[in-house]
Amino acid sequence: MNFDPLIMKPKLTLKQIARELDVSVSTVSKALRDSPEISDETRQKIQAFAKLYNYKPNNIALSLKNRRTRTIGLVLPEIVHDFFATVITGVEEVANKRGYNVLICLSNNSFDREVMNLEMLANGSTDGFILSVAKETQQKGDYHHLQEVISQGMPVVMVDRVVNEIICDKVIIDDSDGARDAVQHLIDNGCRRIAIITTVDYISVGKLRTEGYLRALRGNDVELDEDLILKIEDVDNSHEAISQFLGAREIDGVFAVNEQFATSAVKALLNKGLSVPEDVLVFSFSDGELSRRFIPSLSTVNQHGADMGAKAAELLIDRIEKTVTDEEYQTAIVKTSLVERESTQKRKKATV
Amino acid sequence: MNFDPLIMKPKLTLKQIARELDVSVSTVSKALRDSPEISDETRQKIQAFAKLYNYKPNNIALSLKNRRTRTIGLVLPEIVHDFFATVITGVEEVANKRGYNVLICLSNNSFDREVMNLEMLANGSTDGFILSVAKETQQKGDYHHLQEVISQGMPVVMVDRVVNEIICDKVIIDDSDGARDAVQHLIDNGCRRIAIITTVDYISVGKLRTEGYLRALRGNDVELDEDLILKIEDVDNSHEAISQFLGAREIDGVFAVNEQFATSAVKALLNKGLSVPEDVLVFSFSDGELSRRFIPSLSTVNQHGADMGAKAAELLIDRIEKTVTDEEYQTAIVKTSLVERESTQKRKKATV
DNA sequence: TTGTACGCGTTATCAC
DNA sequence: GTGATAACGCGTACAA
Repeated sequence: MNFDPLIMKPKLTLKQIARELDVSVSTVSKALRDSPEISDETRQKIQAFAKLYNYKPNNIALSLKNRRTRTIGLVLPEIVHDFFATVITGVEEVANKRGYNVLICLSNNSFDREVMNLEMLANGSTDGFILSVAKETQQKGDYHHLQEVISQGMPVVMVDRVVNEIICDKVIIDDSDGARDAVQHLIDNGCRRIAIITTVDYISVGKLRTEGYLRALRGNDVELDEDLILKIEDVDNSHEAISQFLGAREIDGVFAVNEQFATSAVKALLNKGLSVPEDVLVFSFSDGELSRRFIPSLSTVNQHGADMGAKAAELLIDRIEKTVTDEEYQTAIVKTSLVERESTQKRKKATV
Repeated sequence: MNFDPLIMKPKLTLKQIARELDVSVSTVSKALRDSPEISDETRQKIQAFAKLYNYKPNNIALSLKNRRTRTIGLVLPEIVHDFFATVITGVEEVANKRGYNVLICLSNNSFDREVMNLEMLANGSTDGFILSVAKETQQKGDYHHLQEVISQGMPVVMVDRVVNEIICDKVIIDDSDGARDAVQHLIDNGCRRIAIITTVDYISVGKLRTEGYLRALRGNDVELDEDLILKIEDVDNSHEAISQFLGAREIDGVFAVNEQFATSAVKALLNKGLSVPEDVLVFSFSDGELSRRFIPSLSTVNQHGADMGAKAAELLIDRIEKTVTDEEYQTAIVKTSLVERESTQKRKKATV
């Protein structure tokens, strides 16, 4: 046992300070908040004591009293994708700037986990939350848990993987336009037989990116060959599927809807004896470390994840603090931008 | 305005249920907790009502009453590294399994942010936290904020980037051994002039990995050439430094302490006209998506981030729940393992 | 200038 | 079997 305050000083409460200095709790409270009601002498005595023992008000008590936690929730399907990691960064930055904590929950793309996450967050732990819907949830199409918390008056902002049926603030990117621009870029650089490696259609963003691909082909009178469309169901074992797919087809361009698919594609093309970008141009989606550092570095559609996260946090906190005068729900669209790198810059073939 | 409960049902409290059913608050509380004191009739009536309107107890009130939040904090220096992302996954999984939420704060490697984060987490929001120290904090060597919260009785577990001066539970990997094994592997495969690309020494893990490199050289009577050691200060602009360094030296092996350095090294070697692994073998540290998908895929020392996070969460929650009978603080060492990939598998040179 | 009383939502204890 | 009361820590309206 050691009572030396430098060694062991348990958390202080107002009550303890009051007892120690022989005043009432409310006097301490007022003194610490610089109330003019309290005499200079008392105030200074109390403040000095509080500082010495490093008094900090208890957040939980404040939350209960004020009926607000100054905490926002963030529910993500996964995190080992650079994209979601950057979303966290954006959310966290804005939240902290505006005095909020961020409570992160991972659904691991599981519907049940997502339901549990929402229940937790809605039980008073947070003032509202940001959600990117789990894959399984999009597949099931069951959104009652979302409807539930929203009907309880909890502000919700959906980001990236959104659900049209649910009415709330949303932050998305122009997936379709971004994809169209990328494919347009391939066409402009001479590609005519462009394969797309995408996800199954129930993933909202995969579907939209496929649409963009189709639009680009149509807009340039490039013939659509259904055989050049690969829709991946199982992302974890996608490499083999991509390898077979590309091995059996004559193409001069690839558009992949994420970095994983793009790198698999490059590898498959190399194995086939082709060069990127000399023989085949490759465009990726979702700008992360992988695209930047890959050899050849990958041209990508930048999703600006941090911007999306930041925007989502702004929308949410505005909603929480009711500074949104207009009651209408917003759908903010963050513009993508193309980042051109080596994988689409044709070098002179002869000199290689 | 719409009072249809299916459209809008604000959160219920015990008090509201009590008023609605004309009983007392304590009766409601007991009925919902299946207390035998309450008659079947009353109990069923109350439970039915609570279920219909989806009553859930308020977490904040429970936290205040029980003096425990069932929330743990996680303070990380950055997140766009696969390693820390996997740590989050591990922490989150264990925490959820044991009924805890995870509050994530990013220090962005800033000392000030870290201090703020700790203050927030220590003000009642969490029952304890896991911390990986910010770069700037290690540089300053100022740990009073950590000492502070620990002396308040808040359980703390440090992970990966730990501080020896602070006494608490820790989870680290055998950085030095992992590095030694990697370099040993290079030596076993014929390398004699092995460069190391590492961080400045105030980063604890960088220093340890450098030690492992030195031990491997000594253990094999490979001459140490100080000129083959590159210590990076500014990670963001490391590529240029690495390029110059490798460009000017004759080497047959590279050991890099992270994926970023390793990929920069490969690129620099290619630019120099060398092949990996034909001319130079490259071993990396920290097994992430980048290493797996890079071409050539990179041999790495796997840090098992998810395991480290899981272990840290176990230690922390044990400490919180006082199931640790032994009062001694533990330092758990998660073993690294070598993952051998293309970057160190010498193919027959002639056939290339 | 200081202290008392109340309420945030919950549960435990005790009285009826 | 049910209800009133106190307590968790805080802030504030109001009373002294």
